[in-house]
Amino acid sequence: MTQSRRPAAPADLILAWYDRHHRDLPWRVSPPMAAGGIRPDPYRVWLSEVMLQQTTVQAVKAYFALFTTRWPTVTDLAKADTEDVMKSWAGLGYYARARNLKKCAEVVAFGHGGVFPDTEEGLKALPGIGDYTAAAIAAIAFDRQSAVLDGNVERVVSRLHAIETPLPAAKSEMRALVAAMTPRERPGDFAQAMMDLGATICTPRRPACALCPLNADCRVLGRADPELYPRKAAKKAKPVRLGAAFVAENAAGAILLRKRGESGLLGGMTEVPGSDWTARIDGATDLSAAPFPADWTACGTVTHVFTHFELRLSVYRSMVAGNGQAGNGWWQPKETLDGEALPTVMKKAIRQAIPGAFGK
DNA sequence: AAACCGGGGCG
DNA sequence: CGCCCAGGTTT
Repeated sequence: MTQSRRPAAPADLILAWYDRHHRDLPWRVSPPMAAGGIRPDPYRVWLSEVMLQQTTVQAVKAYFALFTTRWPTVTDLAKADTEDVMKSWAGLGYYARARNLKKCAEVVAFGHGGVFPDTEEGLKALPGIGDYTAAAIAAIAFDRQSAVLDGNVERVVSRLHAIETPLPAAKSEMRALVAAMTPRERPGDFAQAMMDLGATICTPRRPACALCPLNADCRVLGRADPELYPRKAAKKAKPVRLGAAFVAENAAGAILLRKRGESGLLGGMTEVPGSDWTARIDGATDLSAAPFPADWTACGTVTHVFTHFELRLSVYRSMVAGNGQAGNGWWQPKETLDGEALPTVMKKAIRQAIPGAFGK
C-alpha cells in the first residue's frame, strides 16, 4: 500500500537521529527518561552550559565532576569561598565565567530561594547568562520552545539554508530559521540534537554528510563546499606582546606568587611576579620589574596565545636565602602548586624555570 | 559594532 | 605546529 506521504519535517528527522545517536553526558537526561517526564536538574544544566561556553565537551567533563561533587546544589556553590571556586576553575580559561558563575549562584540562592528562573527572560537577567545560555537552559531544563543558537547550530543552519550573509551579521536571520524549525514537542531534545549534529556530523572540516539526517534537505550539499559555511567576516592579525616573569625559589623550596587584579585579563587569578605585557621591553634583559634585587638567571622564553594577542614571556629564575621580601605576595611550597589558581601561561613559566615543579 | 577575554584539538 | 573553534561582557 503505497500511500503518498508528506516528506518528514527536518525537526522529526533530527529527533529520530538523536534517539539513535544521542550521547550520554553527565549533565543529561536520556531521551527515554525525558519521555517519562524526567527533566535534568537546572543547576547541572546551567553549570554545564557555562562551562561549555567556548570550551569542548572533553575539557568540561572533569571540571563538571569536580564542581558537582564539591558543590552539589546552587546554594552550596553560593556559600563557597570565591577563591576555592577560582582554584577549581584554573585551567578552564575565560576566568570571567568563574566570577560570574559565583555571582549568579548567589543571586539564585539568596535572591530566588535557590530556584532557577524557568523562562528565557528570567534566566538572561542573571550574571554570565546571555542569549545562547538562557535559551539553552530554558529548552533543556524546562522544555521551553526557545531558539537555541550556538556555534554548532550556526553551522548546521548556514549549510542547510546556504546562508551567504557572513557572521556575526547573519545571527538574527539564523535565529529566526531555528525558531521556525523548533517543534512544539520535545524542544529541549531538539536543541540538544541540533548541537550534537553540529558537533559530530556537520563539523567545521570534513563533515560526514553521508550520515546526516538532513542531507536530502541541505541547500549546500552537492552545490558548494560545505566547509565554506558559515561565511565569516575577515579576522585581523594578532599583535605580539612581550614581558618578563620572575620565578623566585627560597631555601624551603617555595615559589613567590601573587594575585592579579579582579578584572581584566586573567582577573583574580594567581601569577608569578612580572612586568606589564607591552609591545616591546627595554633591551634583552629588563630586570626592573623583578620583585627584589637578586641574581636573576635568564632561562628562556615561553609563548602563549591569547584570544587577541600572542605573549612572549622572558622567564628568569633565582634562589633566595631569606623568607622575606614577599611584598604583597606569598611563598607557596612547590608540592602544593597544583591546588593554586594558576592559569596555563603561569604554569608554563614556572615549568620553564623549574622543570619538575609540577611533578609530571 | 568592536574590543576584550584562554585553552584545547586537529590536520 | 599553525590554524581553527567558541559566548558574554564591556566599551
